[in-house]
Amino acid sequence: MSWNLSTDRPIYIQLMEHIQLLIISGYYKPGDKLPSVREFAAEASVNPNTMQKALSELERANLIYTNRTSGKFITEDDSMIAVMKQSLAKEEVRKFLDGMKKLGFTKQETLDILNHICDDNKK
Amino acid sequence: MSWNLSTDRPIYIQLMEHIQLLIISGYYKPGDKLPSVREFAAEASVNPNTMQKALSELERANLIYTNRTSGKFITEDDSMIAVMKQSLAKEEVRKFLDGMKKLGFTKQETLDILNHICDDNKK
Amino acid sequence: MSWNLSTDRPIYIQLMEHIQLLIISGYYKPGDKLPSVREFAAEASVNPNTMQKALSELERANLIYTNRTSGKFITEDDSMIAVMKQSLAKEEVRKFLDGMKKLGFTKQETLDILNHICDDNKK
Amino acid sequence: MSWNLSTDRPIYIQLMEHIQLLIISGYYKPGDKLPSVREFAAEASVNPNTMQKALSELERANLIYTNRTSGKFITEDDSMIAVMKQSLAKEEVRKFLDGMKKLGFTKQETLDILNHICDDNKK
DNA sequence: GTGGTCTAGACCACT
DNA sequence: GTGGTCTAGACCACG
Repeated sequence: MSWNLSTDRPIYIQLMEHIQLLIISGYYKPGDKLPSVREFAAEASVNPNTMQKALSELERANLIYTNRTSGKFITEDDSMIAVMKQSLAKEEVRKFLDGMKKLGFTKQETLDILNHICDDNKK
Repeated sequence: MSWNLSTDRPIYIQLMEHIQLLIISGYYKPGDKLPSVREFAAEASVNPNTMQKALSELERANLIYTNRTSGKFITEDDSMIAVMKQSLAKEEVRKFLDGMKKLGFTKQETLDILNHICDDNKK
Repeated sequence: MSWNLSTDRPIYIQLMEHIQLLIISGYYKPGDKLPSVREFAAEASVNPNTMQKALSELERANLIYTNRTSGKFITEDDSMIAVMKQSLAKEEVRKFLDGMKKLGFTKQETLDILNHICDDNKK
Repeated sequence: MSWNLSTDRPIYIQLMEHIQLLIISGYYKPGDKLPSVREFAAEASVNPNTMQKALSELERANLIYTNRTSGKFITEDDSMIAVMKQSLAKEEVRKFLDGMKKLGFTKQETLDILNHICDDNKK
């Protein structure tokens, strides 16, 4: 699990995004305990306060919850996770179609290209 | 036409990318004359030297050519442009599939989502 | 009957207030016998000495009296209790009006709001 | 303007509440510029980071907004402020009625007491 | 050991 | 000068 933090955007944002991915992709399952803030921070080579801020934001988004004395956990509400996953996927698609449009491809052409690629892989 | 230059990457790279888009998307057609370096630089609020560097790079890639007396022109070899377009599209697709994979979607699922969206739009 | 003691103020003060409430609200009636200090302390999960101090204070305020052989009793002078009740109510009102004033409400406006609420409840 | 911070609750929460009061009571009007974070922090004898956290929370609640280079301002949406004022007033009323109920007063009795007080003041 | 809060001091980008 | 972010290091409450 590499964190790949770049300096040109707030680190806590990048931490959030990275942990979101870990949750959404299923690396952490609903109800799982997260590493402690300090551990997590050490793992990402980041100050505990920064990690704390990232996790607070995720808590505000209801992706994780805190049991004050025993740690932080992934939400057990998997619909919450599904919603977030959909939302991120939508954003990914939007960016993609936008990029292709700038290149001069219509939605249909973009779709054809993608279908073509997948057909190739099947062979 | 907004240039939207950010400070966190070399300016001339961003200029290149932007002009590439203008060519590939058809804003500039094969054989079209480009604005003068000075003009172009002014338009992008950029030092002429920087613009010059960007255009030189594009020339090295055979996307534009210089006629010493009359200025710079888009290549007339549209296959050159098509190749570049394919290459950028491929990159765009790669990034997209990669992003979706990180979210936990298989290629097939990603394809289904995209097809679904396009079906929606047809309605 | 939960005691809800917090650690940030002297325990015996909190005990006093709580017992005052029990008396004033009529949970204990004039002349009622109180539980023994030991019992009372156990009930509140508190050191008997602390409870003893609380009860002594209440005795000084003439809310309870001690019959050396048979225990502690609520005062039979219900005017005493009424006075205390008035005094606490006054404090409650003062705090309320003060809070509303800080929010920018005049006394009249505060009164209107309260009347309005009670009218709602009657419906 | 005294800040009266106590140590038994998070300072940033108390700062929030205090500034809320300044806004709701009309000390700061919609559109007013707030002191800079550092100034405000000095005024409250608090670390700038702590003040920053308090102000961030108020921004999240849409009571203030930030103009990155020129400072922080009270929202111009006075309905936002009105909503907050109602909400705080409601809480104040709830606490008051609750306290009076614990003292053994019914809502009607509480109301009568309050009306009585105001009549006194009119004399 | 857990999370939460606070301070002190620094650096950055923007204008 | 503005706000925003980050680090280092500390203390607290809870169990």
